[in-house]
Amino acid sequence: MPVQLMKIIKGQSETPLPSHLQKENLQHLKEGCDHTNKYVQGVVTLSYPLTKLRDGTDFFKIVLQDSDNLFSQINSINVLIYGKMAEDCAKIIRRGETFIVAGFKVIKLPTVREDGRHGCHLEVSEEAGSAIYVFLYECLNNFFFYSLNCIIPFQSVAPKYVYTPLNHLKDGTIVNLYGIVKFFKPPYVSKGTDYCSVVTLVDPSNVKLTCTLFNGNLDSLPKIYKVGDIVRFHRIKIREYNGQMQGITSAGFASLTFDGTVGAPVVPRTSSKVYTFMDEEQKTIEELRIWAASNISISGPAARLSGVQPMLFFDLTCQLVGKAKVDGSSFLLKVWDGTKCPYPTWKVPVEAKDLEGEKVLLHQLRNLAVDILVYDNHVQLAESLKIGSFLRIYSIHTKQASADNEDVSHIEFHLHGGTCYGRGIGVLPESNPDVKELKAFLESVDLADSQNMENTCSMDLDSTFGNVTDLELDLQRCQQLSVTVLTDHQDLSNTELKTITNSTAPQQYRIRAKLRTYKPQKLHQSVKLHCSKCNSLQEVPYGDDFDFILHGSANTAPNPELHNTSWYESVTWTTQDQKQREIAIHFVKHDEMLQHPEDTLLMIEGGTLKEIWKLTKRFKCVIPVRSTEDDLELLDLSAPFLLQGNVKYYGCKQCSTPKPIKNLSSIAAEQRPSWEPTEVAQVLGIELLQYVFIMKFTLVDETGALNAYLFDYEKFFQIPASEILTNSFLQQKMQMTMNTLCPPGRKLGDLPWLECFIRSYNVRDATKNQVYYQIFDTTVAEDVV
DNA sequence: TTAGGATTCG
Repeated sequence: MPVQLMKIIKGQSETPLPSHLQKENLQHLKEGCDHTNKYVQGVVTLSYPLTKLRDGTDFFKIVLQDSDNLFSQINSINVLIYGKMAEDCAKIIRRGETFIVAGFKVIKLPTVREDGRHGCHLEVSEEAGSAIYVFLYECLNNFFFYSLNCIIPFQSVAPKYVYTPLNHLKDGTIVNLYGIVKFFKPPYVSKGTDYCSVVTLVDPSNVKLTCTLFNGNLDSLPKIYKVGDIVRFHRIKIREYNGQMQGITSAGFASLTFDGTVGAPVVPRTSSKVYTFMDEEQKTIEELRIWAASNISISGPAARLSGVQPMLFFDLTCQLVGKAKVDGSSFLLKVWDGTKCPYPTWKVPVEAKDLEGEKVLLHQLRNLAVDILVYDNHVQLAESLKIGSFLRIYSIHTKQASADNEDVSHIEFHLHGGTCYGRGIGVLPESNPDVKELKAFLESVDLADSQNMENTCSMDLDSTFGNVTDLELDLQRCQQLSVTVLTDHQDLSNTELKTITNSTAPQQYRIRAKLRTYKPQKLHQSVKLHCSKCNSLQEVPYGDDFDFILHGSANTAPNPELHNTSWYESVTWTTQDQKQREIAIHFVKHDEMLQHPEDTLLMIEGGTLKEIWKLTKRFKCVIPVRSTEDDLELLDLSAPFLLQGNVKYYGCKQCSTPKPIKNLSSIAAEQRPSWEPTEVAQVLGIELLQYVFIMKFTLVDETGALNAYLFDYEKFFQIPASEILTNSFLQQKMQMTMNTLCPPGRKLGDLPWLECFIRSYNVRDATKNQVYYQIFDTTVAEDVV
């Protein structure tokens, strides 16, 4: 039977392939060579509908990807199937299935392909004596294919488009192109009849192109949300203007926009109902993302209201909760992002009847929402915005000002007229990842708590200790509630700071004080690695160090004798770039079976930082290793010995005594292997370094001041120190917590109280004895986090 | 046609 189905059990085919057949690598396929006893194996990444040729012969085309050489430049080939075989295959073949073909004819293509596909195609038919084997169950290679390419490309049969690199553009032509957004103005109302959007692109030729796009329909302009997004333009007209090439919309202009983040799903944003998008295009996007990652300067973390500073311009992602017409040339938008601006903010006076929005919500959010006044050309767009929609407002200006009846200055938010620097308003869809994150955050905000904050935040009274007015009583009552709570020893009574600094160490105290300042102000600098055995502290290594070690270890080729043991299954391949890097992945088994990727621990040899990062997204744990003569071993301990989720786990160089890798098999044999980092570290002889926050708090009360150290794994902030470096949500949470504990721009009297336990201890060196203080058994109050 | 990147009146 020419088309045969193969059943896979435990990664093995139930019926073996004919023994005379040998596997052929894609790169060895050449027209005119003898491939009689060879077979080609791959995963079907694309299949086209069954069609009939002019002579009535059935015709079926698929694209096969060589899953053993995923990282190579050429790793896929077209297979053209004719006659009865075409009909049979069309019935059973689905993308993702493993496909083997023997008895094929290799035909060289007339032109060189630039899309990563083989320069030849395979022709297959019953008449030619071909045989096809289709695997019914995902085998190991297939499993691996899914792991690295979980994005299924769109399927479509369409004419091929030719895309022009930006350094090959000619005046007066209409072209198709790809580019990475370097600058953009979100669509705005032009002085003519259309919306206008200006977009500057760059591509790997390093040439820039500024495009001016017009359309009467807002939806027909590219949906660009940030610098770094990738666009595909079809039918854009190229003209020379002021000595430079310029793009401008022509009839039939169409665009797709993609998130430019490496690893993000490749989903086009477009208003067109019909568009072409195939696996080559997906590959282009992925390649552009990788180029952009090292060639385009990415902006820092998105600004939040809690992080605004006076006198600057910033982009804000927020939700619209109210709007009002102010006068002919300005319009008010009330927005929030769940965080609190640390400065007093202005309120634009408008008549209640002019304010559109949910009254109850507006009242609840009165301390969190801010007023943004938009001017001139932005008014028309602002008027059309729907309450509740998610916006990104670009280049908002924060202006410091004070009114006659205020002692202290407040912050005003303006969106000035004009479109300089991309100033404008964009509406984000709910599917946008930033909106999803924002929504989740907004839902977590306790509105009752934010209302309690109003007295402490919107007033700025000159309250010195002991000088009490009615208003101040109010304020102090509000501040009686400490922003920290004690987790033990509640029976202890408070001690004044002066008493503590006048006493000998060691002792323990309960204190009530205010946080005047803290270090480091850049919170990410507070994260260190701590060894509980030798008590040493070290900086968290940069990714570059890891990359360097990986490069070094890639020089050691995987030792084939160490592959496929009783407790792991191995896959290897060689990259087809100049380096010919050999990569091996060892999937640790449980009960002689491969686990689901999300439960699987794997070891990798020869991988790059990017490949390892990609694997951690899909698999439970990744351990980078290298081969020795008789076992796998861990890399240098300057590199993480284990990667799990976003966290890199390191071992202490002084205290670790690495043990054989095969000790991992004892965990694999457990009933439900959990692969806890502590357990993995233990069997591998690694002394696990713990992520810890180290901060210096300057605490004051009516009697004096002292510096106390905070040494916290998780308890104080209720944020695991291990996760903060890779989680912007947690960074945000920590910044908000610190803004609550020590609100910027506030006088001492208006700072909140902190209740803490501190212990004093002596540190002696050759010349003197110094007393230090450390905070313990204290946590940030629940309503603060 | 409009805009053709390159911050701020309010």
